[in-house]
Amino acid sequence: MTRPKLPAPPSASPPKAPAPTPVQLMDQLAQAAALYYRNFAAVAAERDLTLMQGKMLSLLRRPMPMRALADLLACDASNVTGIVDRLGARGLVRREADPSDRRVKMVMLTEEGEETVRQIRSELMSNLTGLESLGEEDRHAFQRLLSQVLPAVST
Amino acid sequence: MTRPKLPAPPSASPPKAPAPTPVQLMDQLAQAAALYYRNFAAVAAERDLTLMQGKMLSLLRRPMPMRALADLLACDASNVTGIVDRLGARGLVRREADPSDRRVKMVMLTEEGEETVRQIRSELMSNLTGLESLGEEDRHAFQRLLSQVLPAVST
DNA sequence: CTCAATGGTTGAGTAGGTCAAGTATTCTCG
DNA sequence: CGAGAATACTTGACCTACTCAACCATTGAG
Repeated sequence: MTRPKLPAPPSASPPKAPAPTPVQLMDQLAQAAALYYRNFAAVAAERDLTLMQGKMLSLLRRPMPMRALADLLACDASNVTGIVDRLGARGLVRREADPSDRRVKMVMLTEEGEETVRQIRSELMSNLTGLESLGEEDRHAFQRLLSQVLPAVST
Repeated sequence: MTRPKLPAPPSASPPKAPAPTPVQLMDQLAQAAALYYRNFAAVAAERDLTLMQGKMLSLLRRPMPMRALADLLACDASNVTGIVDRLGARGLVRREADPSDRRVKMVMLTEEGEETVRQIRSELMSNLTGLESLGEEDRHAFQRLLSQVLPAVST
């Protein structure tokens, strides 16, 4: 932790270790993303759900056409058919015809599905203790940095 | 952007929008992770590689036993066999016996594999323009926040 | 030297993924 | 209106990824 004798950086009030390069940050981002999904998959697995099944449940905050799910999951529509089938067979979601366009099938959570999503989200949150420990300043900064580096898509 | 009449937050020099809640941050994190992998998968797909194949190539900075790959990818060893088989069939990696322990097979990139990894990494980087745009301060902050929220595993 | 532990592969079974083809419905426009 | 394009979804074929149990080869411990 001793102060290195580097040429003073342009900004920075308290001199710190050299700033990570963008490439290093990319690698850290890769690790963070991997870690996030590993955690998510583990939480889903406790309920005998795969990663994709968990993801889909989490997306279903409101009823949604199959097509919309395919777009959100960035996969083929035929893929969604299978996943919804399996979730449906377990009573976590159901399909309902859209009266205004009979081509469309709306997918929605059942009661049990809602409950499962609640459980998953709360367990996810409880595994991300690092998030709780951030102060207001840090939460602001994190939000800003994330949306600057990985501009979120509208949900 | 007008100043809201909230009770002044404890810290903060310039008053801003209300800080995101930990739960909101979790959702944003989910989106960021999804976006990162969507990008990664797209870059890999351009070279006819799956996400996992791309990941594995990227991990092979140095020769590594199958076992180590399984640990890094957090999957079953038998899984690695298949992936390495397919990458091997395309000439991107090869297996070599470890002389010091003949049970072990070291997996390593071929020349073509090295080149592919270089290409993937550089294209990934060029898609993450947001990273390049961060100043020293922000890079520091991002690194700190990421490792606080998602403590990285040693590579 | 025997036996347990370790590294890797194989085979069976499921899920996720794409693509092409097919059905049903809606939209467009002459 | 009515024919044809476009859209939503499903199905079937085919591959990758993933897990589990069983298996072989080698190593390590007693």
